[in-house]
Amino acid sequence: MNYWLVKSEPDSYSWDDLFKDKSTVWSGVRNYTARNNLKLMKKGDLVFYYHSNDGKDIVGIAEVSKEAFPDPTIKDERWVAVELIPNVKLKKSVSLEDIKSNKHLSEMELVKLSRLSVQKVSEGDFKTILMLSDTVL
DNA sequence: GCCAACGTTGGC
DNA sequence: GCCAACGTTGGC
Repeated sequence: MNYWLVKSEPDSYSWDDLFKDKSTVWSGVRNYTARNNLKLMKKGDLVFYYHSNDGKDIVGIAEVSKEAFPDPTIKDERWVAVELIPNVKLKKSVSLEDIKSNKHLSEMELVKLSRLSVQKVSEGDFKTILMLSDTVL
């Protein structure tokens, strides 16, 4: 089982939208590093859902329901998409500030590679954030 | 709204 | 293959 983090601007597609839709195709990624992460996602992997710009916090956990397939929004085989479904909304959202001020999380890509939109999360970091969110899976 | 960080593009 | 120019992301 691997853990990930995806970013979305809540103005364009928020956690609540995902929850309402029951599933969504995570398409439109046009960055090779992010694309490579998408390709590594396995069904059942858990994915932190981060709101960039507005909120700047992790609000929920999604789950990979379909592994990488050609991105339906572009006619170019280089790009892929996955399908995500909502798993659980965090009891308490975990803000970027919380993460930055937690010494255990200082190595997170969210802090170090702030522009990467699909990131890998280590198991330790996943558990730490889960704890900060008061959420039990 | 600004700007730093970074990725991509294209001329040479 | 280098690098300048440009575009985008996202925190502040």
